[in-house]
Amino acid sequence: MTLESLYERIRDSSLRLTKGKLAVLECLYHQHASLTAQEIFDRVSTQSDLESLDLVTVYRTLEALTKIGVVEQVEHSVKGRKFQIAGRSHSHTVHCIVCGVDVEMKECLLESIEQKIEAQTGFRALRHTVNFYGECALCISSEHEA
Amino acid sequence: MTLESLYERIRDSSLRLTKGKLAVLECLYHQHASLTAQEIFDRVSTQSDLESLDLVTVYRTLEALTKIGVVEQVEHSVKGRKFQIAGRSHSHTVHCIVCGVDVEMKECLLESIEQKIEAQTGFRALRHTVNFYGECALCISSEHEA
DNA sequence: AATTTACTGCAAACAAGTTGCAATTGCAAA
DNA sequence: TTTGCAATTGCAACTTGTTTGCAGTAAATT
Ligand SMILES: [Mn+2]
Ligand SMILES: [Mn+2]
Ligand SMILES: [Zn+2]
Ligand SMILES: [Zn+2]
Repeated sequence: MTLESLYERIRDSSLRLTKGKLAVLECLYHQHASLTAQEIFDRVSTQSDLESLDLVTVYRTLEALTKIGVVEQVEHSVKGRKFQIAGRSHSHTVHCIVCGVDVEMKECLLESIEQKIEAQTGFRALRHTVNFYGECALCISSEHEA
Repeated sequence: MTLESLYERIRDSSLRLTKGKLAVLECLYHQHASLTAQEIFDRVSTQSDLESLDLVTVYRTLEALTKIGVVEQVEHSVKGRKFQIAGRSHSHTVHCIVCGVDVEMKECLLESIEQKIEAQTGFRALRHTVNFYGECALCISSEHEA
């Protein structure tokens, strides 16, 4: 999925391709993981050549882009709402409740479950957000030392 | 898991078995699903014989009970943070993004994935929260009518 | 009963996200 | 290219959910 194809989808909607949208979109596109609105705001504010883009505008931009399906939202149990380019292949992280590290998994692993849900409930076009918690290998071993 | 056994775990901790804790705990215990702090507050306020229990106290009680592992928290993508008795067998719901209905699954289905995560990352004692979204069977069929 | 320490209510502070409004700007038709 | 309008913006104010400070109250333990 190219950045240009995302611009196209914006032009095809009633949305306008403004500097703000370009900055937010580019920021998310070049980011592999998801970001909070605040994180996007911070990056756009410093990295971009834009003098300033209000945090409110970032929220409104993300909402508009979500509405046309270019962006999607996930809930991170610690960081709250996060945003990412929609439809990309994804995986999930495991969060250590002791040291706070987030470890990324190789792949999503939930597709098979979604198939069962479709069969069991008749739901279609399923999506999901997941949070896994536990104690990471490092924290387990330092526990034994103490 | 009996209610009395939960009281015991509270007595064994540094916590005190107050009217407030009893009310919150009983409310959660007799509830099969999870509840938001506000929902717990509402139920305790009306149902219980307690004249009043401040919402702040409900939050502090839930935090304390979470800390000793009697209560656990899950993120509902629509309703926000919810609370439930920890360690009960559980399942998950699928949320229809069209009509908003929540359909309960028969079982959790994620244990097998947690085993893979343990093997892949060395994490232990995994827990999870999940949100599944899609379009429910009813909304799909009414779409065809229109 | 006296002591200790957790708990409570109330007010205030916070954080994330939303809304109203007037001024600005993208875009496309003329 | 100019014009007109709907989309967009910044700013301030607001809402909702949650947390904190503090002074008084109430469990447990002796
Ligand atoms: Mn996934
Ligand atoms: Mn589960
Ligand atoms: Zn760790
Ligand atoms: Zn539905």
